[in-house]
Amino acid sequence: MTDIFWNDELQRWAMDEAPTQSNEYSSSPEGAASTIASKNIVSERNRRKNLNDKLLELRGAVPRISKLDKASTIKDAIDYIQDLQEQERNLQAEIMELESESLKKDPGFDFEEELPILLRSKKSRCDQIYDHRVPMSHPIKVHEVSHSLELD
Amino acid sequence: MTDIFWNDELQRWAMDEAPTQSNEYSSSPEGAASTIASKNIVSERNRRKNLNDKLLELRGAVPRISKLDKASTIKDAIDYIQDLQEQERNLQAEIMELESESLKKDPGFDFEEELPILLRSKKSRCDQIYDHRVPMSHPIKVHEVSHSLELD
DNA sequence: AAGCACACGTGATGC
DNA sequence: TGCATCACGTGTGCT
Repeated sequence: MTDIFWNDELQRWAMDEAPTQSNEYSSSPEGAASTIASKNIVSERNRRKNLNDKLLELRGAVPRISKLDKASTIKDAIDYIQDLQEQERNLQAEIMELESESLKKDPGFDFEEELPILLRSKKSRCDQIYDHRVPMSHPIKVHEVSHSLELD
Repeated sequence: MTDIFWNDELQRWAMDEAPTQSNEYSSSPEGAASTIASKNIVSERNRRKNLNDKLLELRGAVPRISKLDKASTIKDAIDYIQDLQEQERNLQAEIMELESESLKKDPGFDFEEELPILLRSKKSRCDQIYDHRVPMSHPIKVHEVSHSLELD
């Protein structure tokens, strides 16, 4: 029962792995149809594989994982991003505070020359690439979006 | 041509929306089969919808978007997370620097009392929830993972 | 046993 | 035109 299925599957695998190249559009119209169908199948497989790998990568970038399914992976990533953004705001506020504090005690203090060049330049570079001082009220919860993108 | 397809689709919609409830397992075995099939279909739809919404939310949390397809969405999220992590490391290093600088000039300075309580406590809370001082060498590229999770 | 999460092939659509 | 992306229904496995 499952044998024919298995044979079919293995045949597809072999066909996919080795393009054989003998006869594209093997002279019969049905052959053409099945050929384009096969191409579609392979493309889809690659697309799915790529998506899965990306998701695994994303999971690798997020330290705290709740569950192992796709939805949770994305959810955890969202929460993590939000926490990182909040953390960054806090750290920046803290830096402002420290700088002003230091300035109060020692007016005319130049911070740009104080810190190691590497740190400063790196930070500046990031800020230029994109300015992620996120807007205070962050529109994370998107209830209705322009329905241009829908996912599988 | 597409008319029959549309009729079929609308029929399914109606069937899904209104369970009709008249006869579960409508006495015929084929009816039972089609019923469980329908349940499967609806579950799948909900699952897909949920996943798409999550992905849109993720896109909403990421400021810089390259393209509008699923793979790019995830990719952008990964890059963004890594940038945020690097940024956080830099900011923290900067704070350390500033604190030690301030300490040099004024030994016995208590930072815990200096900053507004709100900022300090918030930051501490985040650090408790999870300690994301990421390990210096970060294992983003996962080549071989326990193959328990694969995505659609 | 019943529900959930998944991978797959397929047809449609857009560039 | 072909190629890429998508949503869908279906079968399978795990719990």
